[in-house]
Amino acid sequence: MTGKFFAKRCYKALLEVPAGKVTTYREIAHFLGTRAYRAVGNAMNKNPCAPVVPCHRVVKSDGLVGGYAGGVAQKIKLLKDEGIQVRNGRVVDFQEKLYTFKRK
DNA sequence: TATTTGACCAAGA
DNA sequence: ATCTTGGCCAAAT
Repeated sequence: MTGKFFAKRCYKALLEVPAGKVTTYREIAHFLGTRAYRAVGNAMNKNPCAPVVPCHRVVKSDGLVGGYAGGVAQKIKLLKDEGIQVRNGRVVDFQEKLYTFKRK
């Protein structure tokens, strides 16, 4: 119970990502002011957010889709539904689809 | 409390 | 370009 504030911040940031765009674990961590890229993915894996937060819009910094608790195929399918193509486990036009956070 | 794990990243060979 | 190595942080065991 204690803790998890970190994960909560992740979800909050994730909600800022518009549909049709993707972000990276690294961007989220950087936005939070930390380097816990792994902890971010770890929190998602436990998946306390399920369909509440669009976890499927998070990919690796290299544009690789990465993983997904519900199965990578599912993740790709959701992305495709938002207009994002994935080829061989990699996001097409990754740099263009990438969304970077900015502080308000 | 200590150790291991992981939906990661960057640099080196 | 690929493969290996080390580091990084929070959560789980």
